[in-house]
Amino acid sequence: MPKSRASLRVIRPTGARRRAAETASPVPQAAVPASASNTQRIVASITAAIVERRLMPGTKLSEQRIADIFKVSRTLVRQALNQLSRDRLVVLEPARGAFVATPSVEEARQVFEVRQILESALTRRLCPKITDARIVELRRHLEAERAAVLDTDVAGRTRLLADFHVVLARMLGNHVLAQMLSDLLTRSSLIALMYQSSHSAEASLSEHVAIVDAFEKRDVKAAVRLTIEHLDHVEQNLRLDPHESDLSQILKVQ
Amino acid sequence: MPKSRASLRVIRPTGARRRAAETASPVPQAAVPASASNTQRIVASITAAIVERRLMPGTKLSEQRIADIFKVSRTLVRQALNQLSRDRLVVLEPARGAFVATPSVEEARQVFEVRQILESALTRRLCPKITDARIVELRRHLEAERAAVLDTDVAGRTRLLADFHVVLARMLGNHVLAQMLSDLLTRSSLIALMYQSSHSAEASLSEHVAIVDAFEKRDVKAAVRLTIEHLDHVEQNLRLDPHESDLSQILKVQ
DNA sequence: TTGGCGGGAAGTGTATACACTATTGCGGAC
DNA sequence: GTCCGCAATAGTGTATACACTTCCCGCCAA
Repeated sequence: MPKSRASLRVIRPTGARRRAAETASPVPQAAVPASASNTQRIVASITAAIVERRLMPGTKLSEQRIADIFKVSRTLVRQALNQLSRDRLVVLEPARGAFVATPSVEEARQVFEVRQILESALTRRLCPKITDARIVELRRHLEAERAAVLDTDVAGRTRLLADFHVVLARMLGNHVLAQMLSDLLTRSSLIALMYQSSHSAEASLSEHVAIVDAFEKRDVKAAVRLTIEHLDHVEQNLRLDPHESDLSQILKVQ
Repeated sequence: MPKSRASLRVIRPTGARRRAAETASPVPQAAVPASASNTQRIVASITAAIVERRLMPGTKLSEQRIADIFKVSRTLVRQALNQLSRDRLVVLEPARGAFVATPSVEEARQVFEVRQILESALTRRLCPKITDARIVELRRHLEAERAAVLDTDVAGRTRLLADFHVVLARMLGNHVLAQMLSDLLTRSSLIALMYQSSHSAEASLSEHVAIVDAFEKRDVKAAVRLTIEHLDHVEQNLRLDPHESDLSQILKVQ
């Protein structure tokens, strides 16, 4: 039986196993530790592609196609997709395949609610005990953000603006919290990608600066307030109110 | 060399594919939705086994043995173990295998810190807007807890005491928060299993009752205070201070 | 023209085969 | 007696084979 799939299949000599890091990753991207396992590299690549808007929500992720791209078997791709589905970046529909997630407005709100809970608590706990060295580190991060904003380096900018929050989480020394927040920020990126109306990177940057200023003065109250306001602003820049689902608008237009 | 594994291996006819729900699950346990996928059933079984102390921390989870037990291939077992490792119930050591996690004291503290952050915020938000019907539902849950405590049904008791917190999270209507808290509670069970010195189920139950009482009076301040205290008590019942690692003590004894 | 009904292609779900790694036990050298 | 290497083996890592489901397209009948 002639399968068109045959054209996709690349026959490799059986002995041609290759170890991680032997070949360059198929897309240029930031921060993929070369030591990671094969599966992790795929997860990182797809995650980056989603966050950097190269993969749009709803896109079907065919196992065989991804396997061909990364030159691995479907086994590893499935592992990666499973992980991504636990991160809520991908939804798996049984016997139908994997799709880039399309978080609902409700889910978006919930993610931001949890972020506010976690990040305000984080600020409240971190501010009193932050060291000067850490302040310097934060200032350096802000410089990198500024450079990316000026360069209009969209992908890097998005990542750095999100990383600011993760850096704070790591400074508290609570890995569990840092990991959770990191997951939420990735989801936030996907949400922003779907609902963002008018994101001003400059505004986020200046709010980050204000938060660090408050940290430097060890002004807990101000730091917490600024954190909460910052997240409110980010959420308000999303079009979460008008349409419950894009569908109504889309149908109206057509 | 004759290996014990030979006796474990069950040779099956190649065509003997079987679908989910054909065979009863190998151990009796609560709340495994029969509709779940094969992989999910394995995850649920192992999770239950860990939480209910049938699998001790550090136990090696051999893929083939589990596959034989569930009468599936290693493929599905690997998927399950991968999921469990993301839940931090299992650690995967490359080329060595999967082991029931042995959370460190540090990790235990961090889990409880995050729980306090999430649960105090949860109480603060839920208390003002809880309905009478919900209070009734909570009372019913407390009754179930009481029954389990009186019955000395250890497995059910553990599960119900943890479920109380999940029920609260679900009442807030924030699925993201509920899911996170649910994960943390599973981890807490494993932590309790490792470090618990003198758990008094009665004490936890009466604290739950006190929290619901505060909810009924819509006394936000008291509810939050009681929530924080409750978590403090649970954490204090763990032996998190004296020994960094059990190893030193174990070796001293011998 | 439309709606239902095959049939086949495309793609997922699971099992199995094979490659490779880590471990363990034994034998020999020091 | 202890330590080192080495070979056997149990067990993980990845690829592939095959079963099964879904989807799409064309055909036929109303």
